[in-house]
Amino acid sequence: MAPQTRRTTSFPRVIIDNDTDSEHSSSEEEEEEQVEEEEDVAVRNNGMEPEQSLDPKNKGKAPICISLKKVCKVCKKAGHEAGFKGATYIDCPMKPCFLCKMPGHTTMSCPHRIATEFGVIPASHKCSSNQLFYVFERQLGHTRSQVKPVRIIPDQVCCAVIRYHSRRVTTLEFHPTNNNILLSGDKKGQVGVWDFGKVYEKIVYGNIHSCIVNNMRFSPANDGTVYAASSDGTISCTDLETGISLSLLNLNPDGWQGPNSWRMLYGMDLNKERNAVLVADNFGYLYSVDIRSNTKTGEAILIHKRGSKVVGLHCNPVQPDLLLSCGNDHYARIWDMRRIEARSSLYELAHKRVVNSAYFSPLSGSKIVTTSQDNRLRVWDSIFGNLDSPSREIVHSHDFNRHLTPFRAEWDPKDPSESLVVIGRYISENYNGAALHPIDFIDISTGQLVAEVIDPNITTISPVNKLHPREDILVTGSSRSLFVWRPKESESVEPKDEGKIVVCGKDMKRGGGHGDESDNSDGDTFSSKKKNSKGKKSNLKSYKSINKKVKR
DNA sequence: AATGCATGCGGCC
DNA sequence: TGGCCGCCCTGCAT
Repeated sequence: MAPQTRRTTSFPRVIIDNDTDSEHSSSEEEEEEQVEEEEDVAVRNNGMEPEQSLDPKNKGKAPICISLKKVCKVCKKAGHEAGFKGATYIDCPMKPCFLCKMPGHTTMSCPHRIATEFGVIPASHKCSSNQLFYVFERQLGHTRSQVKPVRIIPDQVCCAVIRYHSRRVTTLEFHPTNNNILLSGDKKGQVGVWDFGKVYEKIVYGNIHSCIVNNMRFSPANDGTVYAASSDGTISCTDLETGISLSLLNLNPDGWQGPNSWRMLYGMDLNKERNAVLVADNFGYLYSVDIRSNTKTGEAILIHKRGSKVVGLHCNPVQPDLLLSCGNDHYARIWDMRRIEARSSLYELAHKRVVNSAYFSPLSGSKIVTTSQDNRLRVWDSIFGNLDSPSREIVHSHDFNRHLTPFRAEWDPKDPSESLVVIGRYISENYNGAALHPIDFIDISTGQLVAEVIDPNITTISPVNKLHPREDILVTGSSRSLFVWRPKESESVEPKDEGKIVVCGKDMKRGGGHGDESDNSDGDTFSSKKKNSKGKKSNLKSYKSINKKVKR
């Protein structure tokens, strides 16, 4: 097509702004070659002839000028570039630091990245000595150890289910008594039950929820029963053996009436003493359901800003009537369930942005760690101390884009000193040429990064992580796959199943129970002990190397 | 390989 | 207050 033809069309005039070392334009042929060669061609407006902008079909837009400058993808300005150079991401210097959000530097030179104690901001004042504190210390202080144990970090993938779910994993939960059973929920509403000790033993229930499973908890009375809260607005109660499920609460009995009325359930926890399931919705309300009668108790209570999502609920492990909530209104709040009503919170813990999670410490229940979208973990060393400001803020990359499950820092339930948390990292790091997203173990008493765990085969971001309540095991939900990590020397996998990777087919709707090695019904299965069949090519690349890695 | 899409949240008007 | 626009490291399907 001749250039003249293009200029007579109604499209904005296209001008090639050749910004090579020489200021002069080259011939049109050369320009076209350069257009093909250039990777980054920016389109920007510049002031042009008035008759162009008067053209009604241009709708007042100035003609488009195609610049051949190397242009920043982030701020669209010339002179620098942002984006991946190999496996290293170069920040745009015009934007605040992607890690700590402060202007004046980039992630690479961020003081929080360089600091030995990875990004700790000390509290402006520390005052943790009121009367309650001393009473607490005398009564409960012994439940946590002041001596930090030797950290055993599960840092080797020992088995995995690739593409187990049909959508990304959103929540994980360990079985309360059976050490090898892992529950997983996904964005589509499916609930998976996986015996990772036997690797092939897996079931996916697809009819419990119709969209995101946000939280799951085992029944304290019966460990074959699990409760789940979902964005479909229901709490389910499922028998894991049969998959038979009943709905304890349905906030959308009239079905879909548009996005303004559709209620979704996010935060959920159990209050054992009250035999209650507590859930909170996307409009700021808390609900309580009695699990003996399966009926709602009382009215919904507004616990966060009206219309804002409550994403997390946690009952204190020592005093279950103490409830911790967090939400999109930038607050975490502590409540007393014995006298809870709107605006009656005991404390409000302010954050700069959305709070993804807030948890009491697992043993003494006296510490709090929160994860906020401002890329900071906040630590309160004692709920009996001064809660006006956190004891520590730890800068850590976990602000997510809209398509990821929110990151949550989770305690190590086995750590007697209550100082170790695990959380996935959003920002990628260059590991010998591969851009990987590690899973971080952080000592919240110092802010120190204790370990960063990676596997070259996990190239996706891993926002969902959980540490085993009794064993040195980490499980990770990364995209649609699940990974089990153990410490390097651990031999606790059944020998015949060691290092097995199960790959589920993408068309899997419901897991077949006992996938032995010849069972291909819901996807190919592979292990390090047998040769790979010539299965699906796209999967092959990733699990081949996993197999190589786990073969020891 | 390139493209499109799903759809949360902050900021701006 | 509400609607609309835009988004820096997605993941997956086509």
